[in-house]
Amino acid sequence: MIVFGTLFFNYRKIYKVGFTWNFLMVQSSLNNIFESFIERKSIFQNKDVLNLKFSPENIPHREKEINQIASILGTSLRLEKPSNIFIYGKPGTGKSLCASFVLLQLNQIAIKKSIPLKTVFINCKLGKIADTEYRLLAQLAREFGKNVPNTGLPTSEIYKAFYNEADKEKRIILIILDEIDQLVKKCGDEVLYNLTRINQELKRAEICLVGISNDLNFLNDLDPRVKSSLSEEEIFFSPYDAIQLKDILLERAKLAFNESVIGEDIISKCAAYAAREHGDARRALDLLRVSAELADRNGDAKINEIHIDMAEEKIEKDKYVEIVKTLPEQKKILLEAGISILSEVNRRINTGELFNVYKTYCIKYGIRPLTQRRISNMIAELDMLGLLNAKVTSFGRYGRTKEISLYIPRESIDKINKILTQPAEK
DNA sequence: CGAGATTCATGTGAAGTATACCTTTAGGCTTAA
DNA sequence: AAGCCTAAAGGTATACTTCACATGAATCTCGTA
Repeated sequence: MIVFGTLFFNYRKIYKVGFTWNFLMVQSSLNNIFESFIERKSIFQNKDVLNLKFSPENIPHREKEINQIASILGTSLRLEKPSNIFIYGKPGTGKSLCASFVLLQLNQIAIKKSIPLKTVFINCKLGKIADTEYRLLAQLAREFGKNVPNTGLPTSEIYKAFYNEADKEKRIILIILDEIDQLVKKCGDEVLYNLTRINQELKRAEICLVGISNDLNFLNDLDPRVKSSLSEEEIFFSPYDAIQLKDILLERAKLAFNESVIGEDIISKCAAYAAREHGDARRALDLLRVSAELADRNGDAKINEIHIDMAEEKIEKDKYVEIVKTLPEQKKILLEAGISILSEVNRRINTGELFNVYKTYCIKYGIRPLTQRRISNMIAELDMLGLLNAKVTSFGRYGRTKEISLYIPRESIDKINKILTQPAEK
């Protein structure tokens, strides 16, 4: 208790000093910047519309899919358990958006007519709250208002907690598991098996599962029992083409910008850029948002082609920066080591080399290095994140190793290095 | 010359360990009768 | 004596380590033509 108190006191002192210093330094120049912002009319009407989290009222070119989902889940309004659904398709094809859209509508009707319906949307993405069996169940239990600890309890206990909360009253429960493939890749399909089976044990409530996956082959690796029960219905989302993307962007642009800020030709170009890859609407929206931000910051009244080109470049650079920022410390050091030798020697390196360099970096920062075994796994994880490219290759007589090369483009390296060295020095 | 054995350097799975955190429980302290 | 607080005990998940065996093609070995 006493130790904690003093620590806290010190922290406050440091914080206070730092704050006043910064404030004095920055104050005068800030005033000018702020004033220019007030004078100039913003090109945005409602910037949130371009945010990925925003859910529009209109979802163009997905009417068919939405109707499909809705007609399957609709039975829940008659208190009949809907079929489980498995939704799959490439990233940025609107899977999550459509699912949560239908969920929202269902919820509204359910509330209006006081139908006992509970909906839960959980993202199982790695590094998020629900990427293990325990964490998924804990999150579910929390959704039902039961406060459970992050660790310490047996998984069966959490399972029971969720089960009890869910079964409290007669109702239909819709659980949407986004990026379900990542969860299964990390800890197997046992969770899903349990969840699909839980219905037989529930007395009052009934659970319906909706799995969303980016991985098209995900179902094949599943336990056949889970596979058949999870995919009672399957819905495939095909990528958008350039024309569809344009419609989506037009829809959003109408809401996001003030009038005559952006021309239709510019939007077409945005759509064309994004369609070039694989019809990723997320990317198209990002492109539009970033170019608008650039234009706004530049003081330009209109968005033009140059902004889009700049945005394209910036996104390409920042894509990696964002990922790197959220990396745990050990992985940052590993990545820093990787970047340093890979930019020094112009060839692919192997696990042993990288591990040695990594160790020297650990010593430099005074951090205990992890074992090679763990590093091997981490390299694979960085590969999954698209930061490194690690391919297992055999050199016959000369052993077998991962051939590692950098996935990050040269231009982003500087930016990433800044992030990498910063926290490690503390 | 070619089939099969060998080899290397690491991949990979499983079991074990350390850490952080949770609940339960027992003992001590406080409070009120 | 009842109620509350605290610390220890007993238990778990997670991240990591240790151990042991698996991999896979270049190279070596040796029998055969």
